[in-house]
Amino acid sequence: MTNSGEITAGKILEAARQLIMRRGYSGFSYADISDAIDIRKASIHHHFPTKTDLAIAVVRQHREMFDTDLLTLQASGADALTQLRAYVGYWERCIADDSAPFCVAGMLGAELPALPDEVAQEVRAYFENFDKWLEEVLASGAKSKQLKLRGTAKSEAKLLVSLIYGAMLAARAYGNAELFKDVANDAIAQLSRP
Amino acid sequence: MTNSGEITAGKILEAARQLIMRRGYSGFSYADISDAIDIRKASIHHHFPTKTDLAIAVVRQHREMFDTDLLTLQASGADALTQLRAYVGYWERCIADDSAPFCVAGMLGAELPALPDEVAQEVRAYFENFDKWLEEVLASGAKSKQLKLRGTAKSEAKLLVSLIYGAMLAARAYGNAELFKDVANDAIAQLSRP
DNA sequence: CTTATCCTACCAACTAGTAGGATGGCAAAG
DNA sequence: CTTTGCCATCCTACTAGTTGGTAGGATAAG
Repeated sequence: MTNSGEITAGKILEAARQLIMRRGYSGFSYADISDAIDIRKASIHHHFPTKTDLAIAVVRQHREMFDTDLLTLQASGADALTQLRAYVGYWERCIADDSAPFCVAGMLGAELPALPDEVAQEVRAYFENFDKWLEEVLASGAKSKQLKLRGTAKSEAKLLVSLIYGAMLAARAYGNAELFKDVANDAIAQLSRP
Repeated sequence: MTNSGEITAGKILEAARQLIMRRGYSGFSYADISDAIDIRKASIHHHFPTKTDLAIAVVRQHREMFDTDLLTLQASGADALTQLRAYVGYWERCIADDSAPFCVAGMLGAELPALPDEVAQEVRAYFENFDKWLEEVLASGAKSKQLKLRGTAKSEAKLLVSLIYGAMLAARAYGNAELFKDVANDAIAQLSRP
């Protein structure tokens, strides 16, 4: 082995993640990754035989990162508001410094009808996972009276998912990173009791 | 002329709009349009020399439709709530019957960093136009005390844009057309006085 | 005659993916 | 310790198909 495959696979995943966030699934090619990191196209196919495999790996990695960060915080017993702020704060920073201007699952979600079935399935799984966490956090916050919900935890979760992903889209469309921060914080402020 | 160019150009625009809504700018090709309507690829280039030209025309047409429908309703003196409901109701129906499952500008907005500059500019113009209308409607509703805003008309407009486009994305990601209806109506209900 | 429309027949560049060979680490056999 | 063979990694070179776009001709309406 001239180099650890783990490292190379990681670099490929990171490059693919950046490309999907910015250009979408049909907007990037193996040649783009080849240009971004120092590797030949055929070597990418060695690690991820097809584009479908690569996209699935990117989404799965993103979900695992979410799980280790936020499901862990949840398990540690942090209160609902802290958890919500941790999640939103993450995206605020990523969008502000342009290190991750869009959730990879959100981008693929928009492209859903154009994706290979297996990728689409993985994207839906990401949203289910996110939705489940959000619902639990909202329900626990409502139970402890830290949060006031207008509807059920289920409906409020759907509303927040829409708002968060919509704010990402709007921030991009208006070329204004502040927009995400303003909208998301507004939504959280409204959930927390006065 | 074997056929009226106006009609052909219209059919091309409609096919392109459908394709962009479902697959995005980089997800469709001239061949897709050629398959959708009965025309050769080269003939599409006669009406829209480049893909950039075609995308610009699609967005511009969509904005013009918006203007004739909603700026006209506004000019006719309809109250704020009626205008908001007309806008949201339009998308509710389009998403429910799958005739327009996503706003073409929203899809392109997500892809913005991957678009040719001229197309990106047109997309931004669409959002500016939409934003301006929404802000005016909200301000007029607040003035007449028909609507209660939590912040300024400006900030509330940004929040609503996020919510609406996010709800489109979420409806697609969850494969649930009802979601858009629920989220959007919730938002409007909250704006209208009790 | 001019012009708009639409066509067949191209093109160079790019797409995802394959074939097969070079390198080199590592482990078992001697 | 050394040799042998294996296998992961990465490469060059290639493929068949698709991409956006062009050249130039046929048809027909004004």
